[in-house]
Amino acid sequence: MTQKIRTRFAPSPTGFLHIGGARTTLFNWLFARHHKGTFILRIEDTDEVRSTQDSVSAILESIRWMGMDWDEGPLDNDRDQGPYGPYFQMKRLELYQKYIKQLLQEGKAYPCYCSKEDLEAMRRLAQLEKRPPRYDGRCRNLTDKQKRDLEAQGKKASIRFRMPDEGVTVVPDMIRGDVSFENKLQQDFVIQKTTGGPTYNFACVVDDHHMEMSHVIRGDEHLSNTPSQLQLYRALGWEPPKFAHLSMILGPDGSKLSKRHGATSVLEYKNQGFLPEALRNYLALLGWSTTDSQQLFTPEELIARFDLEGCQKSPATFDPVKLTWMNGEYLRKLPVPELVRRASPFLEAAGLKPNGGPQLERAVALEHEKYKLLTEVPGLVDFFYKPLQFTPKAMDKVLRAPGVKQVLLDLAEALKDFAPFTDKALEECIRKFCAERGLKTGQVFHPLRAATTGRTEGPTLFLMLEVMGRDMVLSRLRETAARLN
RNA sequence: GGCGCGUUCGUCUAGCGGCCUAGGACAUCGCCCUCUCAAGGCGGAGAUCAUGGGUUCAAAUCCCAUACGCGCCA
Repeated sequence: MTQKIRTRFAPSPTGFLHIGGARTTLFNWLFARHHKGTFILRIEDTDEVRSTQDSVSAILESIRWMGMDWDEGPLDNDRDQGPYGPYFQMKRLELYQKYIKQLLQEGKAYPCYCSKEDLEAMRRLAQLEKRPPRYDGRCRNLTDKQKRDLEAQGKKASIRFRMPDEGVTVVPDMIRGDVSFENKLQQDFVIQKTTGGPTYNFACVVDDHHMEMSHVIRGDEHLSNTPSQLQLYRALGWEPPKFAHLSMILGPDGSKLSKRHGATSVLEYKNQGFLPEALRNYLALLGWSTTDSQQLFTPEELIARFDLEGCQKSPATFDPVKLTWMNGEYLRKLPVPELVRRASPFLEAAGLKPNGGPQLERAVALEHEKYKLLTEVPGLVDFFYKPLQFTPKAMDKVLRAPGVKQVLLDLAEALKDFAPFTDKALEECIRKFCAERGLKTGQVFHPLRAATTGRTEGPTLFLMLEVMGRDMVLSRLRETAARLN
């Protein structure tokens, strides 16, 4: 393949970037990067009613957050330039009109004056007669006079493409192989709406050709549209790109993943504390795999190993549990300062500031192997920064046990002047403390943890004490003992 | 309704005619480690390869039907 690789993601800005769109973007991006090609972003905003600027912004933000970049396409709503003209379809209307005109002149397309009501009636009749409900081609052969009369009546025309009556259209798909469609079962589809705007299928073809796409990688739901598009390429005398239709992403109930399955927007995952690299890694494995079933990939590995070969034909169910596991893997690999940086929006949201307490990095590091989500970070370190609060288990099961109060007071006494106040030394000291009193370590360790953190679960005890520092340890031991009356 | 696509452990998947008494990962269970919770290590359970027919000495792998699921068009 000596051809220059050019792929694209072409979202309609009618909402946020969802998981399915993110996966499509990722595959296009990976494919382009793998083959040292060009990745393009194009905004298909021909649905004037539902398209919004906010959606455009959200989509761009989502793609950027996931760590993907585009070589051509809009930088935001206003900065939209590139070697192929604007990347918003509504700014390319003239181009579409040019080819509509051409197809009209060549008789490959024709105006259709049928109203919504006409089409609705047609559909119902067909259904009654158990025929496939499709356009019957009644405007195919109108004479010029008929057209003039209809227009004189104020009828607005849409433009339809004349599909061949016979033969088959074969879609050569890089994932599924050749897929054939009978032309006579396809209908004369609309390429220009009565409003004058292009339809999806038409604008898509014109742009993919003009932007010199080499590969169109998109969701399976577009496979059925492809024969129509292929006929358009043919009618316009253009060489079509190569197609690859990705299997869909399903919700747990087996239907196409959608809002009712819970979080579907990429930005929601960001807010839930997922790392973009983890989401990317997980999404890559939804419909793609290597022969060795490798699970974790560095960004470089992903680009190096990704190709259409490993793409799956069957749909995949989105599994948040596995995504969460993977996120934990990535979190654990992050150097602590970086972890703190990534967690800082969540720490701030929880109102945690290191005033007085230990350094944030030291505190966060204690629980490094425990985080699965960035949102869990504040909850696991906040005992350092908030007034003591006891869980019922810590209070009732551990602290209220007989003799605990005295143990705490004795500990405070033993640690009052103990130095150095460090992990190893503290462990040695407290083990000796146990031995001297004939106490089992558990009888001391557990109350000590509960009294200083308010919890029965937490970081490794002695390092935690070191990080907490003598002052806070002593004051908490005394405070807790005092509460045990 | 028509057309299209799909079907391997609960989930993501490996597999492209003999290496499969079907491999890996998540989840799950047990054990070890251990100051708790995790992480980690080890091990277990879990798939009549949707069903039924062929083809072949040999099929998860090739062919044909059927079923189910999903998508597109309306």
